[in-house]
Amino acid sequence: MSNCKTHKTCINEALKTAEIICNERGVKLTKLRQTVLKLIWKSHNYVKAYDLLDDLKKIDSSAKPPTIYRSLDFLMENGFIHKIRSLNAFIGCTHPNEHKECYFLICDNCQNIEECCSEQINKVVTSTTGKNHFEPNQVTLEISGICQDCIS
Amino acid sequence: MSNCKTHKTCINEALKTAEIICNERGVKLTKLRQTVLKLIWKSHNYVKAYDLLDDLKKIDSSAKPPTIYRSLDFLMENGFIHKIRSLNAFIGCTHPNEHKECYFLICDNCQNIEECCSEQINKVVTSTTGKNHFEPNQVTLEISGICQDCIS
DNA sequence: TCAATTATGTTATAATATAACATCAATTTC
DNA sequence: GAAATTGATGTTATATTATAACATAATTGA
Repeated sequence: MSNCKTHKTCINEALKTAEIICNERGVKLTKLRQTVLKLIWKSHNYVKAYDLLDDLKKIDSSAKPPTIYRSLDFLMENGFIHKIRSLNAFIGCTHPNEHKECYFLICDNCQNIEECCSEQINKVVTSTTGKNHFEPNQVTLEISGICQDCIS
Repeated sequence: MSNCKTHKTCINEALKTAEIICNERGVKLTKLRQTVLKLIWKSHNYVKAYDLLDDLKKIDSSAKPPTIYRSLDFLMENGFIHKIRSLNAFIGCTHPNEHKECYFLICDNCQNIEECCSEQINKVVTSTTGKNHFEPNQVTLEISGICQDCIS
C-alpha cells in the first residue's frame, strides 16, 4: 500500500515532471501520451496493457493495441514508467529524474510496487559483472513477496 | 559463449542430476519431461517455448502448447530450468542442487546466458528488503549486456 | 510551401500462455 | 487382482501479450 495522502498529487507531480523532462529533451508529451501516463498513475499498483487499453477506450473508443503500446514505449524510453518483466505489467516511475538502476518490491498480496534505489546494489552488480568481464547494459531486479502492510 | 568442451557431457550431467533429484523427491522424470529437458540443453543459449515445441514436434508430431508448458512448469518447479523473464525464454539450470538465489548475465550479442550465484548479492537483497520491512519470496535478477567473448 | 519527420489510425496477425475436459497410466487400498 | 484414487498426458479451444505493415494526419524546418 502506498502512503500518499491525496493521490491526485502523485498524478499531478508525475505529469508535471514528465512535461518538464520532455521539454528539456525536445520530445513531445502529446495528449495521448499524457492520458496514458495519467491512466497508469491511477494507482500505485501495476497495470496491464490491455486493462489500460480498456480504460483508454472509455475516453477514445477507437483506441487499439498499438495505441497503447506506442505510448508505453515512449513513456518507457523516457523513463516515466517501468515495465515489470515478471508480471508483464507497467508502473509509473516515482523519480524519473534521478536514478540509474532501480529495483522493485512487488507485493503478492496487495499488488503494490515499491520502487527503490540502492547504491549498495549498484555496487554489487558492478563488482560481480566486473568479475565476469561482463559489460552490463540493463539490470532487471524484481523482488516479489509480502509488503510491510500485508505482513500482519 | 560457453566453455564446455563436449557439450554432450553437459546434457548427460543435467539429465542424471535431474533423475537423482526426482528420485529423492519421489516425483517422476517421465520420458516426455526428459525429452524436453534434453531439448532445452541443446545449447547454452536460451530457448523459446514455441521453438521447443517445434523441436518436440519432430519427435512427436502430436505435441501441442500444453505439452511443452506442462513440462516446463514441472522442470521449473523442480529447479532444473529457469525462466528468463526479460526474454520470455527458458534455460537449463547449471547447479540445481545448490543455489537459492541466482542471477543471470545475458549476452545481447551471442545469446549465451551465464548463471551466477553471489553471496554478496543475497546479502544486499536481504538487507535492503529488511530495511523496507518486506518479506521476499522470489528474486528475479537479470543483467543483459555484452559478455567477455563478445566484447573484443 | 513543400519536404521530411514524427505521431497516430487501422487492419491483421504473431507470439506467449492457460482453461477445461477427456483419456490413459501408475499407485494404493481393499 | 479389481476398484478407486491420483498423476500425467492428449486435445480443443481460447485468453493474453505484443508487433508488423501500411495509411493518414500533424508538426517542423528548410
